[in-house]
Amino acid sequence: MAEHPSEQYRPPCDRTEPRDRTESRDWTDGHVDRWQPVLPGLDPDIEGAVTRMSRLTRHLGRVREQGVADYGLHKHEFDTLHVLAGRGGHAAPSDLRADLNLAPASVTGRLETLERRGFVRRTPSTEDRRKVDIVLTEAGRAAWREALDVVGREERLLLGVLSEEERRTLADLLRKVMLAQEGAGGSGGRGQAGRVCAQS
Amino acid sequence: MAEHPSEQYRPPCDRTEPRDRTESRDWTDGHVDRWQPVLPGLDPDIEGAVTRMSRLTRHLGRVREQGVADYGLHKHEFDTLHVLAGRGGHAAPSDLRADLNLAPASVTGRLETLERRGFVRRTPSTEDRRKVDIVLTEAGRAAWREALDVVGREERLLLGVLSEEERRTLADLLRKVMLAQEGAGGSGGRGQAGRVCAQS
DNA sequence: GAACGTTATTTCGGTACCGAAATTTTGGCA
DNA sequence: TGCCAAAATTTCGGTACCGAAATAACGTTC
Repeated sequence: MAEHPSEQYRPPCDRTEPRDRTESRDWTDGHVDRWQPVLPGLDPDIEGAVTRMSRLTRHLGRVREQGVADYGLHKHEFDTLHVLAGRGGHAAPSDLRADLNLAPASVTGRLETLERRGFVRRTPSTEDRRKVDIVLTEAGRAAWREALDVVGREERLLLGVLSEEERRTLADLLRKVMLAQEGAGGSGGRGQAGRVCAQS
Repeated sequence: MAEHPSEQYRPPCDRTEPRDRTESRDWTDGHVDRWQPVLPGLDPDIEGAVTRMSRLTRHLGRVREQGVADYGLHKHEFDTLHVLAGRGGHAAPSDLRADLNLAPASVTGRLETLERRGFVRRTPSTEDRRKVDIVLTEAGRAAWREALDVVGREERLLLGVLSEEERRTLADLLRKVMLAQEGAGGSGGRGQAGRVCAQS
């Protein structure tokens, strides 16, 4: 479960034991407590970890949306430019489809608006006439570069509360989980290929 | 940055050093490597942690969508029922708005279809005639209950590769991060209240 | 007790996305 | 050469969502 979407509800919280040393409790602790009576089988650490990752990801998404707005971009526009920049400034729509994990139709839509705004150019490929070359224009690269700092800043700010070693531990634990997920050709999700989702 | 959306692209990976003991490398390691030359300032652990959380959350969202489909539900329908169930089976639309972090208009839309399917009932509140009482019907509760197991299973499966202690460490580290985020009335994101986002 | 700011919900207009089908081009393979 | 499955992209129809404005009811203040 993991609360999925949610952000600010703060319900009655009738706890009893202190749970964890001197550390204080975050929203998720309360969340887990509330569900405990309804679903007794719940492991607080699993549920807690999943919930926090979800909320954190959500938070960062929001920050990106907001921070990037100051430069006249939307989150998805920025994401698209970002991927394009990461590929050296040019790619095929199918590359973007894969990197952004979108339906092909959505890529067309994104490119439509980006091209209108002059951030990318679309030229038919010479070598394979089915393909299209997407190139990042100077304006596009500039917009990306400007917005980039804002986006990275929050990540550093957020993870900065951990020590260097703690960050490393966190990254390592998560890698372990990911390796299992990537290895198991998708225990629950039909391979790991690109269907579904959005919402960034 | 953190790769945001993405899932399956596996690009040329010209690495050099082995990075991490005997552990093998996941998708994210490659991702970080690819970005290193473009953005030299990048901290691999920060970027790695953020990216992995994003991908993991995404994966679980997909699993939920897929698993829950076997019971004739969509992810957002399940999420809505889930929140409703967590509140004992009845709530006001504004409660759902808060828990699900949606725009008010979206709640109306969700309730529309859920009511059509007979999973919730909408009755005008007696005490405050502005309000509406949303109640989970028996059919709704049944659908939720059935889908619930599938959803929890993948979380246990995924996090199960960690030892009990590792899970605890993970949850604790994440709590530390969340506490900072929750405390700092939203360093980058205008309070922590409900604007924006979607995409699960 | 009438005017007014506030709260709860819905309606409206518009965007992004998805799945499926269509279109064009390619690369075998007989 | 001629046919055909596969690949790259776009078009089409439909859904979920959002922001802003509308509607309705509350509560408070003068």
